[in-house]
Amino acid sequence: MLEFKILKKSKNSNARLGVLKTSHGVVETPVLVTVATQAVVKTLTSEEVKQAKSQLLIANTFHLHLKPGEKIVKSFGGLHKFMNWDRPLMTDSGGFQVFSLGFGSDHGVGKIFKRDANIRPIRQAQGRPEQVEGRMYANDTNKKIISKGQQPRNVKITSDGVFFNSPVDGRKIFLGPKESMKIQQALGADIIFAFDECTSPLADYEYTKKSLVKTHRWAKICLENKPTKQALFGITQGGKFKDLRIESAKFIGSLPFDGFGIGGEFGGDKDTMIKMIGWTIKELPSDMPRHLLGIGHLEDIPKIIKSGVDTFDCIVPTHYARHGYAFTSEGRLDISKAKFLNDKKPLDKKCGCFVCQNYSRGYITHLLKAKEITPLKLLTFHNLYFFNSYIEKLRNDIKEGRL
RNA sequence: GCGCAGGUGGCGGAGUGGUCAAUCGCAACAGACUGUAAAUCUGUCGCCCUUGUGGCUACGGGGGUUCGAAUCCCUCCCUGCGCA
Repeated sequence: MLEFKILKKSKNSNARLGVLKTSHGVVETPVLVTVATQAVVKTLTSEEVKQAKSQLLIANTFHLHLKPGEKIVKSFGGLHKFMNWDRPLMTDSGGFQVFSLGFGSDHGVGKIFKRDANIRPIRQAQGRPEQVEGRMYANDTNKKIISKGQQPRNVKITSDGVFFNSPVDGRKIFLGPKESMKIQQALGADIIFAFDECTSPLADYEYTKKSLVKTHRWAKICLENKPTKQALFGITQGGKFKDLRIESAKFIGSLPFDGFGIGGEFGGDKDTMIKMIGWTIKELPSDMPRHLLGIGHLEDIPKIIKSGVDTFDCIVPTHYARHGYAFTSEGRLDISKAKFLNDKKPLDKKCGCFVCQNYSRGYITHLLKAKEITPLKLLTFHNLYFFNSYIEKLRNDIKEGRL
């Protein structure tokens, strides 16, 4: 089961230092939850993930349901044993995939709404290039607003859940709150999430409001079907609308969840995002853990911690690693650039990770240009270690009254 | 030495008498990616500028035919293959 203890509350901000106790050990918070969608931190072994100082991972219900299927995972004794990870583990509910395979895919938008986003063609859910029917700028909100009753092209959202075709074999799949609970029970993570609908930045007020009713109803169904041995976090939504954010936080916060996730889109700029998180957190029970879903660029981290977030997951350290980026004390470096070929220095001379102790930028650049797979591992390890060390320092800052 | 094939932008490779600065790919360069596809997407990519339905320069070298040539002819140089 789950126990959350707040060790210290900051006097300078809403930041808090805490400890999350699970049957697989203790997590010091605030913490970045390392993303292991398909029961793996891409390119790393579970041993390496530990060495990179990750305390807690999050895998995904949607992905694991499709491949290999929760029955297989359960037959191995659950996710922990399946992936040889004996530390705490979360699973996401699959709700986000409704958005990312649906409207997110249709309109080429993420949950952060970039004004200067590149033009992106409309693509099909499975990621295969499709005939481009039209192009849009992500800031063409006037042309592409999602209003009440509208459906994404590849996903059917009903009041009970979501129908979609499996990106794996095309078969029709239904996922709703009950199904999500059942799958997450079989997967066996310590902390699981309620099944929600993550609304698009392009959703209008009416759509978002209606969606919220659905998410709230689903939250109750999740609680009714809650697995006994796992902690369940509810998820608040509300889009960019303050009254809906508050309404959602009040409602979800009043339910007997073990913790709370903050989901959805977060506006167009960082200030708005922080504001939106603030609206939500203010309404949540103060002594319960709060998880921010899917946010964590390096520059966001101090802000979200100061907002009172305890745990947050983000693909940035690992995903950017596979695109050739290293996060360092000098900033984000695109190590794939030719200028690094002659660079004998480590990725970050201030970093203590084994990559920085043993390998040069030039070598990693060479490997990237040679399209080898090892540099992706080296960068992933470094980035994780870097992020985890960074947050370790922030925890210390809270402890010593600096944050 | 003879025969055959060929020499186009950093590379590969289209184009065979007329909108040809020249499809396309790679490389390069500049970006994007926030509940993760190592997928992908967006620019730039001969030179110049007042950045535009702008100007200038190119198709191994030289010469020729033609109103017009990367495209046809001659010659030279170079590369590959085959034969001596």
